[in-house]
Amino acid sequence: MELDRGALEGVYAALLTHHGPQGWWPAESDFEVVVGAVLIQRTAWRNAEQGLAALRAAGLLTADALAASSARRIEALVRPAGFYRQKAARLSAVARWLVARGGLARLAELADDELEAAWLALPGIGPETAAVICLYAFGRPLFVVDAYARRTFARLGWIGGDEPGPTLRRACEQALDANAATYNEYHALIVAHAKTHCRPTPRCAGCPLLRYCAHPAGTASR
DNA sequence: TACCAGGAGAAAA
DNA sequence: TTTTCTCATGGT
Repeated sequence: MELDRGALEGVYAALLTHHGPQGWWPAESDFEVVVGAVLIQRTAWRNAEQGLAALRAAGLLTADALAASSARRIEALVRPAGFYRQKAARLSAVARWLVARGGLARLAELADDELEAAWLALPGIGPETAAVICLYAFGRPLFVVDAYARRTFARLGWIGGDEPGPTLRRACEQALDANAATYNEYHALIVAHAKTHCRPTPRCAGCPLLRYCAHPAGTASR
């Protein structure tokens, strides 16, 4: 599949004008980005944030502290984020792996592909989570394709919506320059936009992306 | 009560 | 290879 460079750049500009810079990722450290990327899996940010706040209050937002903590304790703290047993196990595994690997700084020595592959090899770290970590914690140019991006592009009529994530990501990265700062802002803007516009209604009145919509008169499906 | 919200992995078809 | 199911909470 192929995406139009001009349209992608136009949507980016329109979103930036409309919503302003988002300053993502909302975290106080790179390790917190990693933890947040796991906690956000299949839940709303509000719930993930509660888990993050609990871990912070418990002093567990460092790899060393989290690796040394018991699974039970982590489970109790991240419970508001849902799937708490899975997420606690994943966070524990990630923390222990990071300690063994010498921390985030040592991982930063890896090339983009190696870094992504390293994260993907971990249990519970799939394509989206790995992309978020590589982009927001390491500043690597990986375009994040998540449910919001898929929905946004589908509503614009650019894609069907059921394309495999890697296919959609490749299309975005082929159409855009490999620029981590742009990818960072683009994903954040898509999330901001999806939360304020283009809800599942017949028409997206006032939507800044109307001119890029392939549907007649801005009518959007889904 | 039912559905939805920024996934991933295992099992089944 | 693709589809289905499971994991769980909180808000609407």
